[in-house]
Amino acid sequence: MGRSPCCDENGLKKGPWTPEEDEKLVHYIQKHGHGSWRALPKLAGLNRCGKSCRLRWTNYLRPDIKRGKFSQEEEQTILHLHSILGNKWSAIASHLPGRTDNEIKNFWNTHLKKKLIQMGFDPMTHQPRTDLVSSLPYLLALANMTDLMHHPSLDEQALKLQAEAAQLAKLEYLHYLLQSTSSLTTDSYDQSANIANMEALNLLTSMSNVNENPVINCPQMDNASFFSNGIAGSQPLHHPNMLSQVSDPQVSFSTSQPCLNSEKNQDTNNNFTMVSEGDNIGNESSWMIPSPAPSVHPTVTGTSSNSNPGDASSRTSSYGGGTSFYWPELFFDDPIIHNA
DNA sequence: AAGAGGTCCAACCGCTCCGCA
DNA sequence: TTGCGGAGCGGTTGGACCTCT
Repeated sequence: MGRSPCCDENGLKKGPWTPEEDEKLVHYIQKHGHGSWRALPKLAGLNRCGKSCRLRWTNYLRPDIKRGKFSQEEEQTILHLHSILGNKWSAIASHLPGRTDNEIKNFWNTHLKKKLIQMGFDPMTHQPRTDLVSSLPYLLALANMTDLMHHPSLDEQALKLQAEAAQLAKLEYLHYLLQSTSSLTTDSYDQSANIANMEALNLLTSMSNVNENPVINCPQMDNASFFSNGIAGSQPLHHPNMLSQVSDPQVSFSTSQPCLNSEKNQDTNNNFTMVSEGDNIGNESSWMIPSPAPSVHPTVTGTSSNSNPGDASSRTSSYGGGTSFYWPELFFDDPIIHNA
């Protein structure tokens, strides 16, 4: 594009706005409306380009702008909308009254993006990260936390959290292994896929042996349902390649342990319902099931309800055909999806 | 107390989109 | 249909402020 920037003209001021400039701009717009942004600066007596005036107004001076920290609810909305819309900041902002696209973008870049990365999720796809080169150190650090579990000075709660973090790391690695084999065609399915599958199975075995995972150890989830079509909330673990190519008699899943935090039900229409009963659902430290939130999920159908939006302990969701996903922060009615 | 490094956010830049002639 | 200009969007920057050592 050969067009010269609008602010290149000599003499036009750039940089931070002074209170006097703000006052002039607000006064003019309140009296006349902004009309043509290009013409506005001259009419308002400002030595700025129209673009600069528009930005100042829309991002800072507009009377309906909500300032201050983002609420938990707003944060969830942003995460949710970003998983659907991506970096469409203006579209996201249109669903958050009083917030500007610039503000949301900044909040994303400084807080939410880092938060997702720290939790092992790709901030762009909202799925567990598979670029192990970059995430492996983090995963190993998490996994190594289990070494600390024998330290007598750490309290029980901390140990529990660490165990969950280690388990999360293992599950993420498992997801990576399964994804790596799923990309292979039938023709190219070879020894490397088998190796990955065996590694995945070893990982599964180790996880089931230590009875750490409330999902794997859930009594409602026997082998048949675990590997059946439409396992709600555990899609990364359901993998046709692995299951068809390898049947390891060593792999078994305990059914003797109580299902600590979740229940999985299936109705006659093959719809699944996940009832979360843990106190910590919605708290980032409780992500016991690292299943991916879909980057785009237009095929999601069914209903979702939240009897008490502020109370994470009563969230219920139901989707059809086993295409459901489990994304604890984001289990609420989605007008965007349904209206799309 | 001071300096280094990190964080936050307003503002800028370059590009695309869209309406109009 | 095409070219132009205005408006808007998303990425990036720079400086003020904060935190840590």
